[in-house]
Amino acid sequence: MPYRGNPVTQPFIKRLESVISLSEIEKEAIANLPVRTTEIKGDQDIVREGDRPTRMCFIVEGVCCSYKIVSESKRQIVNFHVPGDAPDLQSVHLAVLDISIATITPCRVAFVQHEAILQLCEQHPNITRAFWRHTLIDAAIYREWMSSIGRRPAPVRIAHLLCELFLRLSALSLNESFRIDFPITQNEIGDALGISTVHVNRSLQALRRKNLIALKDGTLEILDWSGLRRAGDFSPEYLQLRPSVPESAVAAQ
Amino acid sequence: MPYRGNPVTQPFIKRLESVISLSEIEKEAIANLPVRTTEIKGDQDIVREGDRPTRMCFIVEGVCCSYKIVSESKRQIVNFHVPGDAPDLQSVHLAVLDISIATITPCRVAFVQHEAILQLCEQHPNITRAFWRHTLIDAAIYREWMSSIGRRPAPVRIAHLLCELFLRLSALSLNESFRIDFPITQNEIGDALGISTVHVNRSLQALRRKNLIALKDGTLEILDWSGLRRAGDFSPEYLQLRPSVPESAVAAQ
DNA sequence: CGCCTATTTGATCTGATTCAAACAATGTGG
DNA sequence: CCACATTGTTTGAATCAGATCAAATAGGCG
Repeated sequence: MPYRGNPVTQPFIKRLESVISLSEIEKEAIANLPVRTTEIKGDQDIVREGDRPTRMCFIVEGVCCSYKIVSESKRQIVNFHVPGDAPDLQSVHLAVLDISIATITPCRVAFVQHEAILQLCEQHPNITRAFWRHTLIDAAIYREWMSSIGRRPAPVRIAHLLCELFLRLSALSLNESFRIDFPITQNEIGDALGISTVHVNRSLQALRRKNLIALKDGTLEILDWSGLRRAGDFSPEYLQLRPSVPESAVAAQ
Repeated sequence: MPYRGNPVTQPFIKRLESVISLSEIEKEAIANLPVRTTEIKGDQDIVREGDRPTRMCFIVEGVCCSYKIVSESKRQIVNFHVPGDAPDLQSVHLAVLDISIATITPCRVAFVQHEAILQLCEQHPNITRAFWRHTLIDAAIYREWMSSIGRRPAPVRIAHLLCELFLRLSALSLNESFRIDFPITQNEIGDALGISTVHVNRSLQALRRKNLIALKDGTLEILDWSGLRRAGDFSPEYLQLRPSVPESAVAAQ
């Protein structure tokens, strides 16, 4: 059975292919990883800060985030994760987790023992390279987030995040519309950007008033992509998207 | 000539050994890398955002930072670098640099062609693993910085950064004192933490008033390590320090 | 229908910015 | 070795972006 036949590993392979090109043999090796799939409800921790996991996971379906708890009450979301992402890839090489990972929507998650990943890497140096590059891209995203949180005013920050999430979420679907499912709450946006929920709400209203977006009932529509980009001081290079995502959206000035 | 004989690569090797253990053969291979060393004055860009370098660098002597320019005027420092660090390791796998790297003090910097690094990785899978792990640790540091910038009030942020920098800087020197050279200006602290210089100044005064630190004329003295840790909500795990740094400082409650 | 969660609104307060100017330290050339 | 320039630190005052508190409204769903 060819690797395409494994619907569990398929998003993960697609994601890695957006990082580096893979041979058929390499894809097959990934597809044959011994995985264990689970359904998880929304708003549930998958792993917790301080854990010493023996396996890593990747997301098959749904949206998650990773976060840290700061001063025992505030939460900082450090990343959102979509199908194909491996949010705790780091655990393969770092013994103790420094983040918790939680589902936002109900998710299907696949687990793989570290053992199996390490073997895979040993047998396929190009896959190691893919993982390393994946980590490098994550780091670039973190740098951009730091810049946003540290130096951009709240409304700009929000526009910037919406741009990023639009690209990352729409890369998954087949159609090229400017309307996507958007399951992230205003509270979560605030936790990701270091802004209070109230202020997120008011800033979103400003973006709506400028006719840049429509956001309602879990659906985000980009009414004016280039306007939103300008409002968010956004340029997508840091995401290192290879041409498999809506060209139009990435290229459009 | 044994690898110790190469004073240029020595800090880099020491740094990698803090990431993963290396065999004599591996260390020798690194020591034999074809490098090109340069002296660079303080406050000088080494590489710039947007560059497509064909070589990477590591720091032999001095302190640098990497930064991004946000909205064409504000600066976000995303990391500080000390001898042994490879601030643009990423360039080996990501074509376009998303950060600029600048010296803070005058520096001695060594350059290595990507070519040579890639060869090294091919021949020594364990070195690839070291680089990957290095990148993972950097990412963990970024996550901690994001949490700080996003969720901690300015005085806490500053105390936190001082703790981190103290550990990273004192890991280099031989003696285990609580007094270190500290060449970073208040303006740079502000750019790293997303705070105005004026506010950095006032927050530092608060830390002095509490008898936690003495900072003057480029020298930082930690007067009360556990107090500063508490003030900065700091725990060092995210730095993934292996026991080669002042045990006392890391362990001390 | 009633519960729960998410969004919205209003009012008030404050941490942090900005602007402007003084002061201190370091280094440079005459 | 001192005058001067430069860079970093400190102080004060005015202002503002964003937080906090509190309560109302609106959706979704068992």
